[in-house]
Amino acid sequence: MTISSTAKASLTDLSDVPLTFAQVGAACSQCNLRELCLPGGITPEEFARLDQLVSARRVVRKGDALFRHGDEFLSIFAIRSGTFKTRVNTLDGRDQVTGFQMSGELIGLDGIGTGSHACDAIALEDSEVCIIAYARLTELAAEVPVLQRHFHRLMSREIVREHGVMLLLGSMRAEERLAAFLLNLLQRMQARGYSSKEIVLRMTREEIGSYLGLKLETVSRTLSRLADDGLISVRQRLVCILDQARLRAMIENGPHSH
Amino acid sequence: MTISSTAKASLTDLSDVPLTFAQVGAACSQCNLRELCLPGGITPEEFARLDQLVSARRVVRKGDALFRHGDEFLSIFAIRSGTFKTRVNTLDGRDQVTGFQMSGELIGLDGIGTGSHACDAIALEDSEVCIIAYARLTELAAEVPVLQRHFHRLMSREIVREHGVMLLLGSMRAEERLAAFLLNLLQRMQARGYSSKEIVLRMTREEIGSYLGLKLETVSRTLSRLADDGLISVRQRLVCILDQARLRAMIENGPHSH
DNA sequence: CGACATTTTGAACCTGTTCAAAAACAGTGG
DNA sequence: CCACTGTTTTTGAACAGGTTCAAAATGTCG
Repeated sequence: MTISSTAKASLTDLSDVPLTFAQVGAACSQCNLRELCLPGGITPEEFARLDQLVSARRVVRKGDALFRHGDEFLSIFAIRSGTFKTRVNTLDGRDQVTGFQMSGELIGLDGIGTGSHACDAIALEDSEVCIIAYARLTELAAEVPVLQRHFHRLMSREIVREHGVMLLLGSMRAEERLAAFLLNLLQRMQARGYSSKEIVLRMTREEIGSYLGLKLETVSRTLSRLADDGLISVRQRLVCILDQARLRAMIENGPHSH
Repeated sequence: MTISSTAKASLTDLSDVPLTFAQVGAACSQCNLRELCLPGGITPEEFARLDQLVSARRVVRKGDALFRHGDEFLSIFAIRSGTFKTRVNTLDGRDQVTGFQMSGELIGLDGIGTGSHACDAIALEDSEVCIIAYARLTELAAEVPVLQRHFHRLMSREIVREHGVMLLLGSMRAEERLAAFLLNLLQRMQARGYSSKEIVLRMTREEIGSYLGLKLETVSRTLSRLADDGLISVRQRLVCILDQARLRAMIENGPHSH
């Protein structure tokens, strides 16, 4: 369904063949997502070098994997358009969504540790990513200190983000988890210029549930309850944040106050 | 109680005054934990430069903080002896233990992202850490590629470790969480040469519970049940792994099979 | 030894799960 | 454009695992 028009326009058929940098023609310095991917306050000279970071692009169709658990790690990916989920899965049927990533965010950092990816990255809608060869990244980082710092910061933030998820999974009740989830999505949408209070969920209730440590029925029921209480409105994948303050209070006032 | 004799011996009173490298006298190249902290397969020349990494050491007494949420980030710490917990906490009383760290492991990576620490690191017993100034680390990493790679690997592994915790918190039952927790501790003890099946828990039931997303009573009850079933024996903080295979099966055979 | 913290255990309770069925929706092909 | 099939979502009712509150037992440290 909802097809990212950028992705659709840039190529029609050859989903799996990465486009080279030359073919694509556009550089990071032109990208309107650059303040999300690249360090701030860099000189024009540094800018020119950083343009060499992205070697190619790749389109990933809805439902397809950008990479899978066990795949050799060669590159990190910056999302140009679309949405992904990452998930870990075990031999037995267990799996856990570890995050949802949107444009301007990086995927693939998990692979550095062992040289092969530790999770799956699946496109939730037709998407396009910039391919950043890790070998190239390390070369450039050694020469451009600001890039090195920036990359460290990104990894560190991912660690801190996961701390937040652990807090959520370890200490919040279903209502609070959903509130935190929705507020987080809203904040990230707003950081991308979508200032409205509307969120279009790109993932199913089951995927939300996996991420939040809840069953899909609980997600559905809890959303309904939040809607009954006038905090949000829900019509299928479209969620409106009606009372942001009260949603926030819900997670800031702690486990009490039901 | 149980005092790490190394820590006790190396100084007696000046807990908070870091010892400089010169005072300490011992370098990474002499440290028996080096294969845990440093990259493998490095040349003697590289070795010499990496010895400059640790600028000083510091003793942290049981219960004291190595750093706290909000503290300025300047250094990463390598644990030389002892055990720490890291925890995030919110304005309301919520807190969540995000990990337990033992000798040879790094703490403080969370601070790189924002320049100030995002969690507390508390010593669970008298401990000693090596102080690695981040500024120095970045300098050296830019010059010594193998160090840069190694550092990236460490951060990436931390991300992957947290994925595992998310899986645990999001999809496992109490018994499985405890089994996974104990097996993880055992494996890390064994990697440090403690080949016995005995584990001395350095943390309280409440801290275990916080880490595993359970109440302390549930931790206690679940340990008792595992003991009744003959999988482990529990005497206070001393846990013996009696049937490692069955413990492992418990988490590998998935949510079925109660 | 005595004060305090930690751990164990019990019983009632509650939140979220499970199983089940209906409703809403999306994509396909006539 | 509409009927048809399969997927996603909602809602209900019974159930279960973990929590809560409480008290006793065990350990720890000065």
